[in-house]
Amino acid sequence: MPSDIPEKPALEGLEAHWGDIWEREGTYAFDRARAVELGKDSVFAVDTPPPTASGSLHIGHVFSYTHMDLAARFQRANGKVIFYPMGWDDNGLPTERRVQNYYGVRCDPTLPYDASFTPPQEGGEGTSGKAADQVPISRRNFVELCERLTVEDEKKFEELWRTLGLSVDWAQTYRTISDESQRTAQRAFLRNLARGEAYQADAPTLWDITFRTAVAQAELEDKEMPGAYHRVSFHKPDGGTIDIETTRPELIPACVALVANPEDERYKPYFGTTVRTPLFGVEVPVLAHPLAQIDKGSGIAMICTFGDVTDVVWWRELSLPTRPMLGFDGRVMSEPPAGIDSDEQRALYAELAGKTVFSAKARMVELLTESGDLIGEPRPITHPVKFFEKGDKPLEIVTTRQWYISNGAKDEDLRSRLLQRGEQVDFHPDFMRVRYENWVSGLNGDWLISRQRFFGVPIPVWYPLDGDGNPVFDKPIVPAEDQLPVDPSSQPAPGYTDDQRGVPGGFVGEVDVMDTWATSSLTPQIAGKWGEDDELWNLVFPYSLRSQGQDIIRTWLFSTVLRAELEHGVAPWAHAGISGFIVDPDRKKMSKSKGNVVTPQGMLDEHGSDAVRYWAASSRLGTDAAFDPENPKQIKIGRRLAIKVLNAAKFVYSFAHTDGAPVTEPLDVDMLRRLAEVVRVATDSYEQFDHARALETTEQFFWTFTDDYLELVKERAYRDASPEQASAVAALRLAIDVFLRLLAPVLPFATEEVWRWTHDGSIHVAPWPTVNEIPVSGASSGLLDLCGTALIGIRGAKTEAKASQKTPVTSGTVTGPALLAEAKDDLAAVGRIAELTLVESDEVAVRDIVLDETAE
RNA sequence: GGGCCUGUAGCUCAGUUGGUUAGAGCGCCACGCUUACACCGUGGAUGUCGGGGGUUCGAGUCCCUCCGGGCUCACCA
Repeated sequence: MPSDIPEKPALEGLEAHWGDIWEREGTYAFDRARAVELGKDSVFAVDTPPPTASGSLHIGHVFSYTHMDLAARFQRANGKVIFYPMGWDDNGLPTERRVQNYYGVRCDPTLPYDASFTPPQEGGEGTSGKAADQVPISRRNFVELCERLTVEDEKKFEELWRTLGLSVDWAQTYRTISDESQRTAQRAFLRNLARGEAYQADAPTLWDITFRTAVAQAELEDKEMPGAYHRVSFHKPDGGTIDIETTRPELIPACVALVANPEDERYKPYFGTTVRTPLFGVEVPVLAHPLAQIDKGSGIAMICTFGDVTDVVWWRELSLPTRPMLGFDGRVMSEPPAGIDSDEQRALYAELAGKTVFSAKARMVELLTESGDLIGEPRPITHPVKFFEKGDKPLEIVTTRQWYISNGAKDEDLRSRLLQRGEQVDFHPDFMRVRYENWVSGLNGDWLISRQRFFGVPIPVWYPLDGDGNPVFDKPIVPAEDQLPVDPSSQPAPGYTDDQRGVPGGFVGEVDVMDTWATSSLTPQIAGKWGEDDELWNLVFPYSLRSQGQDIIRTWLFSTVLRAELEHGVAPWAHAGISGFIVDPDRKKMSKSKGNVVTPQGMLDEHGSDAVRYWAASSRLGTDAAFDPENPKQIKIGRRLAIKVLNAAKFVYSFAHTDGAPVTEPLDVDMLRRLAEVVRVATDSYEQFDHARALETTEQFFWTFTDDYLELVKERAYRDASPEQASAVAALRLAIDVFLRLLAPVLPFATEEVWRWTHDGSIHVAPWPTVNEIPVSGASSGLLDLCGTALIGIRGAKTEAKASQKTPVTSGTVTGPALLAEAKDDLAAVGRIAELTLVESDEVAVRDIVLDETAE
């Protein structure tokens, strides 16, 4: 039953009130039976980004999730069956780090499980984060804490999304660490493996020494770091020297060659000869390679294994040996690399062993200075250095065995297929496709998916051990798909028993887990229950819409396209809606490290969800939005609009109305014609994912409706029953009905509140308004606009006289086109003009206004 | 250095296929508690459309060039 119209409508409390009712009524539930009946074309499936559970949601999330919700709500109103799940990305490094800080613990996989373990602290966000202050615990204890904390975090996230009014079906929630997700991720991996798309390689790998894990190209970030050029002498056999410049003199023991440009006349004579490294006297060749830049440093560089990614290229293309000297912890290894053999050299190396890169460099500079091999003073510079985006120490490059998935970097056929899939996706805005294409075109290595971490989806393989107890990596043992998910570090390999673990002739389990993106790239498959529920899967895949921020095109968007191409050979969605990001008043991107992040809960509490949604909806896809938490202008405007909707509707519903009364008065007809045009534009805009234009058009006419039309006709609407009175009220009520539905995606709470005053069901399952339900046709006569202009004149005259707008007018004249006569009575009424004279003219003007001074 | 986006009123932004005097909201100034709304209403002022050049009868809109801002990739000896 429709509810009573409150005395004083307010926004406060609407979120909780209607949120509960929507949940109870299943307003947003995926109607599977209907989808089955109507077929896949009736389904609008949204592939939603799972936010990092252990991170915090910020205002930028609200921004892009609202954009996604607007599209879903529009499609729902248009009769689509909406599949709108929500997921949480809870596996991975961010969770581990948060658990470490929150509980003051650290995972040490060598420790046994302690069933009675209680963490030393809870909620200690302010701790040092230093390993020394953390209690080492077993992997199983650690994973338990991860589970515990993410469940808590996810509850808070869901609360926030519900408050914001996302029309998600909360029965479709998924977690990337759940058994189902693990099964999906492992199944997809095994199929990649079977097709040869997943493989292992023992190769130089970008390595984070803090987290002690490999990282992928997509996770790199450059940071400007101070450094210094050191000019160092290498010794020619004839006693002369060749001077190189390096920022990493500590890597001299790892030097395998010098390299200069083949065109460089200065070094041409030395190509093919050898020199000896300073201090250690290791003999290394002088080689030519086009990547060496003539004008950089001294034009000749030392190649170490490995100082940077260029070293890797040289090492590979020049077939050089490996002389590693840094361990997984970023410290100089105790055993010197090959070539450092004599006691003297080894003693020198021992001075560096165990030191961090920083300390080793300092000691090396002292040693080089003593030996006279350092020419002049080091010259300080700042230069970009590669970091793991979540790390705070520069990456090192170490050689390790890792798992990769081919991504087109080394396979032109795959690369062109991925580009083709990109063309098949409708990007909104369209230019965002270029970012995808740039990324695909610029890939220079396959996707490294193994991580030496603990809280993630295990890579589902084991390795047999040979007679000496060495793993046979190229003969991995894989589980059957119906055994998934598996944890090779705690379960025996198929065909083996637990006591064969680690013994010659037995097996070992892979200990690595997958990169988070290797799971979240499968969100369509996880939410659509690929391989588990064929009926559902066929209804939702490929999805209709992927909605996300522009910052994760290279990671999430790309990896999703890749997995869909490898497994299904299609683009995973028809549309990709890309939201811009939020910048602070100084136009700086909001990010945690800059400390300018705004948490959304306070904004929602203070201004109301509709207001915050209005702010998000008023920005087009792909454009960045400025946001000043101290003065959230757009939010305040949205709040004003929502309040206006409540009040205007309440006012309209206060007039006596006759059911089925026809709209006959020219002004009423003209308002409805204008409204029909608004419906046309708004619908067209939403269809093109241009919610901002739909909102702007609707909002603008809504204000004309309340400020001009409603003012013009309210006197008539108050009168006793008559065809003119009934016409006004019929037009008013019809307009409100249409406005509410046009605004419902943006203001789901205020519009629902009003809708239920006169309707039984939810506005959010009501059909989208069409021009067919507006009982007038033809283009606007312009009458409403003319009246609006005349109104401004009348009001201006009163303002000029410093009189109240209600001051009666004895007489006045309005000039304008003859059409104005059709609204003469309304004009006279709104201006309280006793004697109104109309004079025909091209220009609308108001003159000779005589105020009734006796009316005090 | 490459690619993409962007520069319109003090602020945030609209400006459709080039077409009269360039728009909105906020803010500002003035006025008004007008039988829905003071979480309000009414009126008003405000711009070399980043600079320069070109195409055109006509350019905020198209082309070239320069300058500024942002994102991104690359470079990293």
